[in-house]
Order: sequence, then C-alpha cells, then structure tokens
Amino acid sequence: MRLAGPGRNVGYITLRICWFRNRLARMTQPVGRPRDGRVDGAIAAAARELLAEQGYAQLTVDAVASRAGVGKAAIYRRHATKQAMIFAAVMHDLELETPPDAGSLAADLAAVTRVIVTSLATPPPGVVPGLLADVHADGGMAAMFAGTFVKAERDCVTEVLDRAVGRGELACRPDPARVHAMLLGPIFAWLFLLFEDRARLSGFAETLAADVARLLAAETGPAGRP
Amino acid sequence: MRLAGPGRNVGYITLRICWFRNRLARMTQPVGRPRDGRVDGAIAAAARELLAEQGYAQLTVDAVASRAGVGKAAIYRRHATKQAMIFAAVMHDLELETPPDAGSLAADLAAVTRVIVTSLATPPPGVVPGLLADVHADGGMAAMFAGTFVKAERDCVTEVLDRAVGRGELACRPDPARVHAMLLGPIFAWLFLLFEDRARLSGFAETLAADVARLLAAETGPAGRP
DNA sequence: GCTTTACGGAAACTGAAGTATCGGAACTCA
DNA sequence: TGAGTTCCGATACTTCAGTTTCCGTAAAGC
Repeated sequence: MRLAGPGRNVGYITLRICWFRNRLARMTQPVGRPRDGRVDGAIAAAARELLAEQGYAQLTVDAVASRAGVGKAAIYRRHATKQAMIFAAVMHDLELETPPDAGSLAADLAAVTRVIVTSLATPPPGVVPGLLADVHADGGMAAMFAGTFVKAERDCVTEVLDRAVGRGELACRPDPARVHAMLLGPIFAWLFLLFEDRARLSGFAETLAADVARLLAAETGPAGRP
Repeated sequence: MRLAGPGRNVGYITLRICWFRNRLARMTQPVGRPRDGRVDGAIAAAARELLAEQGYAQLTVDAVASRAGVGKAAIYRRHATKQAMIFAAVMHDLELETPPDAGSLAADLAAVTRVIVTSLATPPPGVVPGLLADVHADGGMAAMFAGTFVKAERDCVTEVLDRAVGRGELACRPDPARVHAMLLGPIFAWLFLLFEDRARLSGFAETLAADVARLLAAETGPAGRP
C-alpha cells in the first residue's frame, strides 16, 4: 500500500504548501460562504429564552435550534458542546465594567458589589450553578471562565484597590484575590448555597461592602501611619 | 360497571381495614424480605471511589452497580435518581459537628471555619459544583440539602455566636445567616469560583475567621457598651 | 406453604448529545 | 464564468447513559 517515491513526495509538498496558503488566507479573508451574524444572535437569544422558560437542566440543543430557526449544524459549527453554547449565550449580555470612581474606597467597593450582585442574580434560576458544574467538568471551559468572568471582576477589584492607595486611604494594596473572594463569595453563598431571601440580598450586599471597606482600612491603615 | 351494593360496601371496608393494617405494620415491621444493609454501604463506597477516580461527570450508575457488586435495581430501590445516590454517598461520611468551646469568639470562629474548609475541600474535584447544580435542578434535593448540610453548618454558627453572647463578648447575637454567608462564601469562592491556590486556602481561611471576629466585635461591641 | 419484598443479572426502553448527509446558497479565486 | 470552499436548514442516524422491567432465586412474616 506504500506509494512512496519522488512523484509522491512532490505531491505531499504541494499539499503542504496549499495547506499553508489556506491557513494564511484564513488570517485575512476566509474562503467560502461567510457566517451569518444573525445566526449567532438568534442562537444566543433562543438559548437565553429557553433557560428562562424551562430551566438549565431541561434545555436541549434541539429546542434551541428549533426556537432560533436554525439547524443543529449551525450551532455545532460555532460551539464545541452544548455547555459552550450556553456559556456564550449567558456571557453575551453580561456587562462587567469597572464602575467610575466614586470618591472613596467604601463607595467604590459598594459599586463593585452591585456589579457582582447583578451578574449573579440576573441569570434565570439554576443557570449559575449549572454553568459552574460544567466549568469544573471541562478544562477548556475552566480556562474560558477564568479568562472572562473571573478576570473582569478581578480587574474591577484591583482597580478599586489601586484607587484607594492612590487616594491615600490605604498604605499598601491588599491581595486582590482575597478581597475578591470576600465580596463575591458571600453573595454567591447567599443566593446559591444558603437559599436566603433574595429580597434581602441588596441589603446584605451593602452591609458586606461596608464591612470589607472598614476591615481593609483598619488593617492597612492610611498612608503615613506606622 | 358499577358493582355498588351492601356486600360490595363491606368488601370495601374490609379492604380499607387491611390497608390500614398494612400501613400500621409497615411502621413497626415491614413485610417481605428485609433490605440488606451491606448493600447500602457497598453502593455508597463504590460511588465515592469512582468519584475520586473518574470525576463527577464521568460517573455512571452501571459503573457504581458493577463496582459495588449489586444490581442496578438495588440502587434505584434506595435512591430515586442518580443524583440522589451521589448526594447520599457524599453526605454519608461528612461530619459536621459543632466544635467544642475554644474560649473566645475568634477561636470558635476559626474552628468553625476549619470545619467548613474540610467539608468543601475533602470531596474529589468537581463533586461539590456538580452536586450544587443537581440541588438547584430538583426541589426535593434542594430541601434535602438545606435540611442537612446547610442546617448543620448554620447550627454551628448559631451556637458559636450564642457562646460569644453568653461570654459577654457580644452585646447581642448577629444574624447567623449573615455570618454564615461571610464564612462559607469566601471559602467556596476561593476553591470553586476563583481557582485560587489550594495550598494557600488554610491561610486565607484563618485570616477570614479573624476578620469576621474583629468585625463582629467592632459593630456589636461587648455587653455594657452603649 | 403463601405472600411479599429484596437480590443479582440482563434486557428493554427512552431521551438527548453529537455526527453525517443532502440540496441549495454565498463567497473567493483563477 | 466556473471551480472550490464554506455556510445554511433539515433530517436521519449513532451512541450513550438513566431508568424501568423482567427473570429466577432468597429471605422474611402470617
């Protein structure tokens, strides 16, 4: 079955060249029919609608395709798995921007806390725990999650702490990971671990932000102190 | 098709009496071959082994049955779903007892924090997020979770806070739900949301417990203050 | 002994994820 | 303009795993 020989080698090299040319072309202008951008939006919208209507565990790819008016192939052309599709749909309209300078560490932390509350309380019930399980079941999803959601929130926290140092409220910047965990964790626990009243969440979050601000100010006091 | 009549009525009443007798008998001594207690243990042990070896998402009921040397029917006779089986297996060897009085609020909170760290960090990777998603996908599991894991931890927290009030360290007891969220949340976030270094977890937890103790002491100061 | 339930084993059923294929359309490049 | 490539919706198919059912057998109470 071996067809080796001079002619065969030339053919192999030609194929390699064509392959590289294709790779290069794809960088600038992909060949073939371009993807319809409206399909991406329709998939994400359908997924979000069905998540809200039926819940995370009941969501099926067939239902998303049907609701979006697209074929399943169009979905799997864009997302490797059902979980990746849901992740993209949920992250799509999640805005995680650093809030503007509010003038003090306490006010800045309160604003960051509100961003966290919104990002956790907005998705339909069951979506956040479901996604978290999927993230822990697949290394690729974990990297995606850490690079988008976690990083965006971490940047918010770091920025707010740097502002406080710049203002002279803090002598040195505390560990952002620690502050991040102390803000995000209790809110997550309130919603998804302890099943506490969602109506009392915003009050709890306000208190939490004030507590953390007081704690940081007390331990790494204002610049100029011993 | 109606077979009503005096004789029929007597038969109905007899059936009712038999039914009640059966219900009563079941309370004291169930009829038929009793369940083999070793089967329960074998199922739980096999599930825990396979969770540790293969991970949460890869666990199948067939594998558990095979490893335990039992039939699948024996599993479904005991647990309504695969998720309930895993829940029972994981909760089986989880000890959540209130630590003994350590003499101060700070020391007591540190001990409770260690209990929480153990309960979250001991299960194999992926098990805690997976179970949490299942809990949020089924109301029955949610009630079970709230009544066992959450309640046990909450009782620890409440007891420790009451001790502090009794000692005079705190003027009044803070909301146990709030304190619970502030202890459990950051640890959960450290492990499962932020993917921080597990080696630094115990240090973070110690700091966290001290922070919360200082916070509570500062806001609802010792008895006797205004 | 009769009835009921549990046991392991195995087969059957069911739903859903993911893949393959089809006829047709859109785009690039030669 | 035509060849080659990719996308499109639609549908059938494969595969896998949860759940149910059935079998012959064993252990308990009446």
